[in-house]
Amino acid sequence: MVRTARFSTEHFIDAAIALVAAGGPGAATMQAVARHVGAPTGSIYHRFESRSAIFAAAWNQSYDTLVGALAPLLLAGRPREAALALLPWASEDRDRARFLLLHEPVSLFEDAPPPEPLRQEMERLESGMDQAFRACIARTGDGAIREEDLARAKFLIFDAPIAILRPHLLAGSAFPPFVGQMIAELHAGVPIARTGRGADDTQAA
Amino acid sequence: MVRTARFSTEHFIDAAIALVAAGGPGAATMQAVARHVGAPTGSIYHRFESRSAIFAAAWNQSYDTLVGALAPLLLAGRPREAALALLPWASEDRDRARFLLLHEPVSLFEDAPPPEPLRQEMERLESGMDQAFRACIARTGDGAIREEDLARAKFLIFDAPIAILRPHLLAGSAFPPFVGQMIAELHAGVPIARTGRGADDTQAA
DNA sequence: TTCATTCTAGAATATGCATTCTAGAATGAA
DNA sequence: TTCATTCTAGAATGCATATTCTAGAATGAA
Repeated sequence: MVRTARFSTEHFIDAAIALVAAGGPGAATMQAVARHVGAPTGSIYHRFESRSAIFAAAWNQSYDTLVGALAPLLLAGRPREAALALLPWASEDRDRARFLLLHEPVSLFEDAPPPEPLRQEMERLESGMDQAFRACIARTGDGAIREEDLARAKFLIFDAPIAILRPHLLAGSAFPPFVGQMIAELHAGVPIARTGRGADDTQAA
Repeated sequence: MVRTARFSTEHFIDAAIALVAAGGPGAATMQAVARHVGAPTGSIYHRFESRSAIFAAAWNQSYDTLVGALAPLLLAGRPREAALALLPWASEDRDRARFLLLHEPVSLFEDAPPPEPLRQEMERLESGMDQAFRACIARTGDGAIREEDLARAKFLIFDAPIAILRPHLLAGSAFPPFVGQMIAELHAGVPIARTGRGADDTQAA
């Protein structure tokens, strides 16, 4: 090759994740990212075509680890274990968890949309997670998938556990033992699929 | 008084809420707020000393309606009804719900902190909500309040129902009937207080 | 060696936007 | 009427920051 690079894409991505985790998307300016890495601002543009591109790459890398932690358990038909797997995943890298779970993607990309290949990768990852959820409830249910059942599963396995973790992510404090208990209790008390057990008690119209 | 004003604080607050609801905090620039109202940008500064001040005023106004909807039920020891009250509250004004529930306050105030009186009002409102939660679990429990019990209550009554509503707020679609059922089922399956009695919570007795 | 390539380094540019400023108009009180 | 006050109206200012540009250095191939 030619001249050896001092700053890699990984360096910039890690810096962006750390800065967003610490101070929100607005804190991750190009100058801040460069300063965090010790590089001149211009060097970032040898790796990423825009600020959106860094965020998209960071998001993809982070979300990919999340899919890696949850999807196998979902595909194996183990929703409770998938929900509980969020805990070690979030403990493993707090910056990554804060980056991914504490900010709506819209606030990362409101200036400009990410470049096309990265956007497609985002869609691919989200679609993969969606497929895993569908596979999971197809196992426990009767095969047909209603939107309601998918929404239930996503809530019980993903959104609710995250809501349990969020206060501690926001505070930057360690997860107390009861967060795992709450997730377990949630899954003990509320069935993933309404069909299959005698749990239908709530009715409106 | 003197010259009659054409543009009121309410106009600017409503515009800010609508713009944040539609495009996130970054979309609510001072020029955008002014344009939305039909006022010159300078006129905003006769009502608010800064952009943070508009956001803080909008947040306080919105959160106040939320406290008004939930606190009485919490103080009356009706956690399940409080959780269900989020549904009509969010349906009543979608922009307000999106403004308040879809964005971390940190992203509203990352440029500058809100002016002191507004910041104090924010604290007062949040503290009021906190007190209502404490009062609620003090009723159902044995009087002593552990942090764990408070976290459970906030999750079951507030964060979990919001997590159920969020996908539909994000999509801008109407709430399907099953969201209310999911909230009810959650409260039927998971008790607010681990100590105390069996699962039955509200004044059904 | 020479050269194209791919970097570092950091200055320069351009743009968007919060905030301030200037000018003048409406209003009620004295 | 005159005047202080509180607005409208919108231009001007200044700053932060994303992006581009200039200059030069390292590297491997020819």
